[in-house]
Amino acid sequence: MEISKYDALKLENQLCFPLYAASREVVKRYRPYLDELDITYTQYITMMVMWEEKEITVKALGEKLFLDSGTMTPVLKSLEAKGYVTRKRSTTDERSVSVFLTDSGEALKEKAVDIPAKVAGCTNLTAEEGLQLYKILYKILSKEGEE
Amino acid sequence: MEISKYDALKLENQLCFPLYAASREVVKRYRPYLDELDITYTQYITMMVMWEEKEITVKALGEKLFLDSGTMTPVLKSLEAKGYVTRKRSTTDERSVSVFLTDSGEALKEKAVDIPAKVAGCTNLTAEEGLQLYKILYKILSKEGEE
DNA sequence: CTATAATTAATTGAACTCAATTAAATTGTG
DNA sequence: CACAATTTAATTGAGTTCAATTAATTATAG
Repeated sequence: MEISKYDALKLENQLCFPLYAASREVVKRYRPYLDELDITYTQYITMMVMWEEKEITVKALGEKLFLDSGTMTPVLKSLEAKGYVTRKRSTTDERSVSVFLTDSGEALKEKAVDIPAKVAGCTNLTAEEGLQLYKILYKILSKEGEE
Repeated sequence: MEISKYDALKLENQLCFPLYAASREVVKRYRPYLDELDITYTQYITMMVMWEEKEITVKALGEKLFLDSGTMTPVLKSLEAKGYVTRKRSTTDERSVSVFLTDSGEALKEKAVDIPAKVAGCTNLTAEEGLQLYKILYKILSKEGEE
């Protein structure tokens, strides 16, 4: 086995690449179930926040999802067109826009409730591996956010 | 702490979401360095394969990167426009297209060689965490591929 | 050998992602 | 107060991602 200064450029020595590839593969797993609800993965995680918060600003939503307004605005417009949320500019601070869960959006929760079990935690991992992964990913996210 | 049948729909209970978010955050880390080379992350990992293989079919390249021709074709056209690869339809099997590394593409390797160190393994993880993550991600990828 | 099936890239269209910019509103400071 | 700096969403444009389709070629079955 020869050693080269280029070893660090080999695909098999990357940590970012399998992260990127696994993310896409796992998101793909959701598609058949999300298709039944006629929403995308990004819309799904947005609805997850809405199911918990009922009302939230675009900024706070974006911070939770690590997405900026360039992504959130079209996603929220799409969810609004489907009737699951409404958007209203705040009266106290007219720079900010609040998003509200509608009754229809609340009802969608019932249709989504089985999705996590169906996707089976996304993976073929053991409980321990799942927990390890969870902790490591949030460690990465905490670091990334802090700069 | 109350328990609800909707707990599985909470963002904090997802494994897929932090995977998706961490992937995007880490890819973002590469941008300042890749900007200097005027390539994107997808083009970068494509070049990683090219630096190793020198010549490879579009199909094999897509399998290594978990990307289909719908993604690979425009990426390869872009890399060809920059002069780093050429594409030629195979004479033995005219369905397949081979991609070749150019001298200019080989030279780009020299400019990229410091990127992995600069991104510092992508993260703030310990060596052990990095190894754990690596193994778990490839376990996910092996599972996804086999169906 | 011929018809059918499978393979390979490319194309198309919808949606996402992000950097950069813009516009409006608010906050901070002199 | 006035005005500069900051904050918040929205917009724009380039690039990615993927499902579905198409066209050309090759493999296979009868």
